[in-house]
Amino acid sequence: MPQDPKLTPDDMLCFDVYAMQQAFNRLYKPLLAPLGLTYPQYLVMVVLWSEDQMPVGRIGARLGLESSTLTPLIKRLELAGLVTRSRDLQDERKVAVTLTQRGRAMEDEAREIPRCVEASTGMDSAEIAELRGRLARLHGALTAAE
Amino acid sequence: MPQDPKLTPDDMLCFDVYAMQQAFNRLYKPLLAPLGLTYPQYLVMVVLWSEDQMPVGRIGARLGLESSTLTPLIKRLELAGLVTRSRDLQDERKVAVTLTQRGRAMEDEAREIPRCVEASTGMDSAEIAELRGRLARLHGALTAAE
DNA sequence: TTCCAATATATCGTGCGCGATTTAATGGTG
DNA sequence: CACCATTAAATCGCGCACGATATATTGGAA
Repeated sequence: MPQDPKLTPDDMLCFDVYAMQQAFNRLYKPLLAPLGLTYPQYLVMVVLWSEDQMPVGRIGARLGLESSTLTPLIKRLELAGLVTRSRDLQDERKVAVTLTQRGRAMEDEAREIPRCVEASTGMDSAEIAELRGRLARLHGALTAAE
Repeated sequence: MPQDPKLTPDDMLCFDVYAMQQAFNRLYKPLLAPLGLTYPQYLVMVVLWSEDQMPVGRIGARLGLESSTLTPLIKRLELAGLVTRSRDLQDERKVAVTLTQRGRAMEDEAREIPRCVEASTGMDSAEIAELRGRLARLHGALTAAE
């Protein structure tokens, strides 16, 4: 007797993650709209708020993104007046990304977002920590599997 | 005493999900490459393998995707010879997507993928079920929050 | 010093993914 | 029957995301 009682996306862990990503995007969209940011742009801003002045490659390492993704994204942030890009004087290959005054000021405007997102999860801190632990373990296993 | 010990992406549940989605994509890529499918294309095929002959809108409902995403994707599947598209005779607005012989045959070629993915998670069925339960609860809360 | 492999970004092409709009068919209602 | 709101796909524009490639700088090794 084989298995295969007709697999559907709803039976797949990867689809849970896929759908969850969609859900988070929908949740963040109205929260970020007043700032004029997309979710990936917000992630870059979070990185820069935690540590200003960072080369493109280091941002990419934190977010798991390639320069082919980040370069145009950061150029859009530059066009929006949130960051400036400048060649590193020590190593001219690197491009340092720096917050503008407006970029720094936006941290304040975004201060309520994490609380708002956490409230939408309907989970308390302990539950969230528990879930994050499991996700971290899974992420480790998946990346170890290449 | 305020908080804000400098938030980073690594402190955010949404980033765990974001990174996990990246990880699953990397995991699936080599598994799907022999079939010539992308991950979203694979999801559509899984839906059709579970129930052949389905209008575009119903596929979208299962996967949470708009026609603006599905129409071009399904056209690529058609170009690859895996599905055919035909107007519903009862309701000419609907486009029925049907597996070709080659599309049906691909189900066999893909049979080992779920097992392979499950093995890469490094979790047993109970752990996976536990995690999926938490994700389902979170997904419910997030979508309820609009 | 000259050459060269390694490194850091940038560029290009393809494929998602969505919001807004368009087109066409449907099923009532007046 | 004529009108019209609703529904189903398709189209368009924009922004991510990645692999492959190009360009330029760097730091050695011959």
